Amino acid sequence: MYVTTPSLRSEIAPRKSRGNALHDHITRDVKAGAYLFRQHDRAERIYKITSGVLRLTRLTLAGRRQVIAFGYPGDIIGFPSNGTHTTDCDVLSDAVLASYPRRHLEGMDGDPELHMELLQAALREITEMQEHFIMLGRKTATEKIAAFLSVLSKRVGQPLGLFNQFSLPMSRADIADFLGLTTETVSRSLTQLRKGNVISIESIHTVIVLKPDALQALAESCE
Amino acid sequence: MYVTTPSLRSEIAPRKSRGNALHDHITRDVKAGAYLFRQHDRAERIYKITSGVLRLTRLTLAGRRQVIAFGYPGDIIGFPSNGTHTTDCDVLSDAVLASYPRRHLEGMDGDPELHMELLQAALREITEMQEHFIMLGRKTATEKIAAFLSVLSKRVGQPLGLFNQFSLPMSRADIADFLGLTTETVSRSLTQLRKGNVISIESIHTVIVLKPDALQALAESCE
DNA sequence: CGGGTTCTTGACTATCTTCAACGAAAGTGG
DNA sequence: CCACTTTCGTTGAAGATAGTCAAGAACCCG
Repeated sequence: MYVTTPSLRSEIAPRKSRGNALHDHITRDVKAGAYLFRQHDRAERIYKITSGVLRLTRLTLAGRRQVIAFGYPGDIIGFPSNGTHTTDCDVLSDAVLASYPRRHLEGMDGDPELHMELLQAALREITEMQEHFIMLGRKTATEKIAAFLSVLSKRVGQPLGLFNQFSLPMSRADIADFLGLTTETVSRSLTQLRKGNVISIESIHTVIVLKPDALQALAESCE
Repeated sequence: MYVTTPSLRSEIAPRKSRGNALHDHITRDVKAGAYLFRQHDRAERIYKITSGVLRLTRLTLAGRRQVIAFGYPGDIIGFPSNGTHTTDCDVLSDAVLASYPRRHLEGMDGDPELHMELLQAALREITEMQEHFIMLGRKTATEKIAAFLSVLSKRVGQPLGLFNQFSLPMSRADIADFLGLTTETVSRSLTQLRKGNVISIESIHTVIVLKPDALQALAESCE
């Protein structure tokens, strides 16, 4: 997941696949903390997230860690470059994944339908990354945080009375490394939103959106 | 072009295409200032840049402009999302382009070889965007500028005695909108590099790298 | 319960942005 | 071709924002 306005997401509901290669997948349960793959690993498979949250990171030459994206249900991750993975990927909260052999994306010998689906996912990925650039481009810390929370709220939030609740399985440091901030600034921005009664922090990893419009307005003020 | 360490770029030298669909292209000359396509346009074709420099931008809801990328020779641009272009694209310096119908990327009825080439270009695009995230993630203004110049120097620089020279066809505002800075900060950072004798600014749109190692060191200090 | 990690908050500093002015370059029309 | 106008780039000063350093609080895990 990039911080984007939710875009048209191709429907990847389970299909009544009758003998087609959408059956050529392996379902996998992974526990929090496990690594799915690492940067420079040979990319054997592409993953579609059924449930759970994953984290895609890259280590920089200077040893800094950049969080590239968070993987949420519906996301397809693990697009290879020159046959290898370009990020580390580990599990933030227990996940269920479907995986497909890479040749369905890159080869012509796989299932055409699956090939097209993976290709479209790759193209959508490009669009979403572009939108994330806009986010990183220029925004105050609080605007970035507001945009981040707003997207999460829309994408994975659950109604809670009149409000909307969702969990934040990643650490403050993860959010910081994702948005180009420091943990302190993330913390301060959350506090600011909380003191403005825009959100409530139920527990460290659970947020309730009290004023979705205000959150959205903050998110868009520079978007 | 994103600000990335130059990666393995698939060879797209002109081929002795004998009747294959690499011939199914249109070569086009475009003048500086012309628009190749605009956001939300129906994406009919994918473009491969032969020469010249293009600019890919997006307008945000708040009216701000984000420069998504600069297109340099060898780059493939115009990847569609849901059949439409996701950015504006205009020409910074007169360019020659080859263009291919979209179906070669997205359809199964086009030329398989071209299909694979465009697909690989899309996957490479994802990797390069990830590397650009690292750039935007956390770096001082001067580090961003140093990284930007360093990549350009390696990619399009021409030897000039012991040094390396290249043109900077985009405005300071373009660089600012690309790196998430203001024009003033871009200007100040360039001045700083110039006063440190790392670069020389031959004319406003021409840079000479005097100390490539120092430039690289600055670029990597947070990368 | 205890120890280590994560999160929050405070004080201070560095950096970038903003506002403003000026100079240089480029485009326009006579 | 030159004068005029406009845009673009540089520089300065002041203010705002985020980073750094440090300490304490909350949380998690065994």
